[in-house]
Amino acid sequence: MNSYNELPKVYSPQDFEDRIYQNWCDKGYFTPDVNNPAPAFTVVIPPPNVTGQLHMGHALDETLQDILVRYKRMQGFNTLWVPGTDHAGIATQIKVEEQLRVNEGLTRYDLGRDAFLERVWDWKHQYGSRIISQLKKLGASCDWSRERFTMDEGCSKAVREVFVNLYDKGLIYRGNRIINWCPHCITALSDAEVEYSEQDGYFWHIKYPIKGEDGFVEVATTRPETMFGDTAVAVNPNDEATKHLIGKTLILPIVNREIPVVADDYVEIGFGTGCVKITPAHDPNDFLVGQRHNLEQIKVMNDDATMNGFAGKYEGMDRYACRKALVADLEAEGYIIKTVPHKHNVGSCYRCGTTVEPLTSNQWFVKMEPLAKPALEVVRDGTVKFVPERFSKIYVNWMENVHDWCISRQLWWGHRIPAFYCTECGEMTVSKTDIDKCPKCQGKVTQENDVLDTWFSSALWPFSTLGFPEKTAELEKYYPTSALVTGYDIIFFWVARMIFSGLEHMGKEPFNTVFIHGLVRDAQGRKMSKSLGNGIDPLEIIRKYGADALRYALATGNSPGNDMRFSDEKIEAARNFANKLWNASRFVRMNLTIDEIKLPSADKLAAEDKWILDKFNSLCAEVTSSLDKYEVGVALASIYDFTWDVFCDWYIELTKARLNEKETEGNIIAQNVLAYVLTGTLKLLHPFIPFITEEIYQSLPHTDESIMISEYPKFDSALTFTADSENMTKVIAAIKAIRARRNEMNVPPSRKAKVYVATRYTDAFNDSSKVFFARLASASDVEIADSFEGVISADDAVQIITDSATIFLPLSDIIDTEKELARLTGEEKKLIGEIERLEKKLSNEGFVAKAPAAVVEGEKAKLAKYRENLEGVKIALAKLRS
RNA sequence: GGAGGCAUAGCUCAGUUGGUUAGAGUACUUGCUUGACAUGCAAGGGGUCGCAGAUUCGAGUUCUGCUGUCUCCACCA
Repeated sequence: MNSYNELPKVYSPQDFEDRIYQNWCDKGYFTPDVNNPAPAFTVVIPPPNVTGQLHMGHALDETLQDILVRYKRMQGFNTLWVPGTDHAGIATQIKVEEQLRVNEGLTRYDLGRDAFLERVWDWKHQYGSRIISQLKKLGASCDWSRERFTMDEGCSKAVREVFVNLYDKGLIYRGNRIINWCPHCITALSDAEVEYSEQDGYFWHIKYPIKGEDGFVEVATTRPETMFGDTAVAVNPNDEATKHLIGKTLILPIVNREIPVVADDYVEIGFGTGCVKITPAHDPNDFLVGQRHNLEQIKVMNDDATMNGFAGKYEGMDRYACRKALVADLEAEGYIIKTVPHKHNVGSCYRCGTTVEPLTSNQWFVKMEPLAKPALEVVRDGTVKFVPERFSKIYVNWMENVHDWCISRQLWWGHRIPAFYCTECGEMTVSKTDIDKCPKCQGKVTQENDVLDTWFSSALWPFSTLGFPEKTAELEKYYPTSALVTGYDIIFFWVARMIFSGLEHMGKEPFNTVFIHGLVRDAQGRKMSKSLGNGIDPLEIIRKYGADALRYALATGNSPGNDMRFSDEKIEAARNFANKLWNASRFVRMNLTIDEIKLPSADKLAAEDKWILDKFNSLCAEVTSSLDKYEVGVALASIYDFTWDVFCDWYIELTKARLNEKETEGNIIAQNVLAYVLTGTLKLLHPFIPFITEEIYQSLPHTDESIMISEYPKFDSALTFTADSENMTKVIAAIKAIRARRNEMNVPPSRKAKVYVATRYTDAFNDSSKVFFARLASASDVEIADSFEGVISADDAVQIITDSATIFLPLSDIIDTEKELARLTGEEKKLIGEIERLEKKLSNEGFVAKAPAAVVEGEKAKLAKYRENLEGVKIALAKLRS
C-alpha cells in the first residue's frame, strides 16, 4: 500500500473546501513575486460595492476570472489578480441614510457632513469585509495582500492626481449645463446613470393666446408643469403653416407672462402642431434652442422636484401634483384643446428608480472629445480586443457619440472634488493637496462640497491599484493588465472610462482583452431581481452543493457575451459530475500500490493504454486552445466528455482485468497509466473546480505541494499514438464489438450468451481482454479467432457486423427473436438509406471532381463498409425468418 | 429611428475555419443491487437546425430578404 490517504466514501465538499482554501492562503500561493521574470498575467477584479452581498452575477464574474487566473498561473505566468471593493457613492450613502432613518429617525442633515461620513466609514468597516469573505468561499485566488478600496489612501491620491492633471489640461471644467437630476438622491447624474423605459402618458394640447390678437397658438406637451419655465415658442422658419407667427408675442396662460415666437430648425415640420414650447432650464433640446436665441433660463423646481416660486400658486407642490392641478385649472379656463394618450420614454435614476428631471445646474464635467479619440483608436486597431468581437461595435458607437461626462455629485460619500474657493477674493484653486489659504490673497478657502462620480475612481482601478501615481515595480510589471472580465451591462460605466483614463494617464491601454459575459437569469429566463424575489443566493448553493458545483454550473455551457440560465437541474448535474470524479478517483486510489507515477516506455503499454493516453493528449490541446479563446464552456465540455465517457466508462472498465491481477507487470503499468491520466485530468479541471481537484490530488502520488502550483498539462508529441493506427483500431474494434453485442440484446447481464468474435485484430482480444469483453458484453464465454469457418455460421447464429469484427451469437442463446428481428430490420433500413445517399453523392461528378481527395476517399470507404454490413444483416435476417 | 443578439430534440443549450448518419445535459421508454459511483450502469425513442431565396460539388454553418423574440443606444415637443 502506498503512503497517501484514502478518499472518504462520500463526496462531501463541506468537509474540505474551507480547509483547502485556508491552506492555499497560508502557503501564499495567491501572492506573486513581482521580481519573477516570467511574463505577467494580470487581472483586476471589477470591484464589488463595499456594501454589497455576493449575488449570482458576481459568482459568474469571479468564477470566470478565477478560471483564467488559475489556468495562467499553472502555465507558469507571473500571475496577479488584484481584489478590492468600490465605495459605490450613491448606493452606499442611500443604505446608510436608510439605516439612520429607521434606527434613529434622523437624516444626514441632522448629523452634518462630518458626523455622517463617520457613520458611513463605520458601516464600511463593519460590512466591507463581508463580500470579501464571500469571494473566498467561492475559491477566488486573489492576492489578498493587495486588497484595495476605491477610497483608500492610494486610490484617493490617484484620483487627486488625475483630477488636477485633467483640470490643468482643460479637460475638466465647471459650467452651467443641462444635466439629469435625481430628486430622490438629490444629485446630478451622468447620462449613463439614467435608464429609459416606455411609459403611458398624455399629450396635452394647450392654447397659448397671441398678444394683441384673438387667435392662439396650439402647443402640445407631455410635461405641462414645465410651462412656468417657458421662455419662447419655436416654429420652423421654413414651415408655411406657422411662418406668420414668427416674431409675435404670446401670453403664457395662468402665468400671464409674455414670450416670443422664435424660428428654429429644431422644430420638425409636420410633426405635432408645428409649435414647440421652449423650456431652456428643463429640457436638453430646449436648452440648445435657448442658447441660440439668447432666451432666459427659468428653473421652476426645487432640488426635490417640488415647484418653486416661479410656479406661483402651485409653489411647494410636487411636480406631479402640480401637473394634475395645473391641467385641471387649464381645463377649467378653456386652455386645453385636447388630451391625447401617448407612450413616451421616461428616464429614471439607475439607483433609486425615481424619474429624473432634466435641469440646468452648475456642475463639473470631463471634456470627452479629446479623450474619446485615442480610446476609439485602440479598439479600432485591435490593441484592445473585445471577446466576443461584437461588443467592440457597441463600444465604438457609444464612444463616437459620447457627451461630456458630468462628474460632480451632490453627495457626501465619495472623493470630494479638490477645488478650493477663496472666501475673500473668490478665486478657485484646484490642488493635489489640501490647502487652507488662497494662493492669491492668502484668504481663507473652503473646499467644493460636491464629490466625484463613483465611476471616476473606478476608471483608474487598473493603475491606481498598482501604485499610480508612484512609478512602482508593480506598475512596471503588471500594467497593462491582461484581461478584464465583466458583464456587458457596465461597458459604458466602466470599461469605456478605464480605456480613456488608462490611455490618458498611463499612456497605455489598461488591458489587452475585454472578456464580456452575459447575465445569470433564473430558470424561466427572467433577470434575477430583488423586486421579483427570484434571486438565487450563491452562498446557499455553496452550502448545499459546494463551491465547485456552483463554479461548474456557471462555467458549463457558458459562451462569451451570452446570458445563461441557472436552474436546479444545472446545479445537480454539476454536483453529479463532481461526485462521479470523486468516485472514479476513489476507485483508482483503492487500486494503487505505487508511490510515484511513472509512465512505462511505449512498447510496454497495452493498446488501451495508448488509446487513453492519445485521447488525453488531444484533450490537452483542445482545452488549452479553447481557454486561450475564452471558450470556457467549450473547454469544460471537452473535459467532461473525456472524464465521464472515455475515462470512466471505457478506460477504467478496460483496466479492471489487469487490476485484478496482483503484482504483475501489467498491473503496475495499468496503475501508472490510470494515475497519470487521472492526475492530468485533475489538473485540467483544477481552474474550474479547484477544491475537489486539490483534495483528490493530495490523495494520489504527487510531486508538487499543491495542484494549484503544478504545471498545466499541455500537448506532448511523445504521447501521440494516432500514427499507431493498428493499436488504435484494436481498441476501437473492441469497443464497437462490445457495443454491438450490448445493443443486440437488452437483457439482464445474468442472462449470458456465448460470443464468437471473428476479427483480424485477434490480439486486441487476448486472454486478459477476454475477461473485460465477457464482463462488458455480458458473455458467458468468449471465443476469438480470425475466422470461425466450420465452427459457427449464419446458419446457427445471429451475426453482428462491425467494421472491424464479426460477432456470432448462437441462435440457441437468443432470447427474443422478435426483438432481434426488429433490430435487424431497422438496421437494414438505415443501411439501405445510407448506401443510396452515398451512391448518389459519389455519382455526382461535381463532388468527385471538386471535393478534396480525402473527403471523396472517406465517402468511398464508408460506402464499401455499409455494403459489407448490409450483406451480413441480410443473411442474419434470412436466417431468423426461416 | 439606429444597432445588435437569439431562433437546433419535450425543456435548457453546445455545434471553432462549410465536409462522417447534427451533439450534450435533463426529461421519457426499457433492462440492471455489474467489484468507484442509483448523485450510478447499459440500451432506446425523439430534430424537414424559424421561413424563403442565393452562393457552392456540398450549408445548422456564408450572403440577402422575411417572421418571431430579447437587448442596447438615440429620441419629436
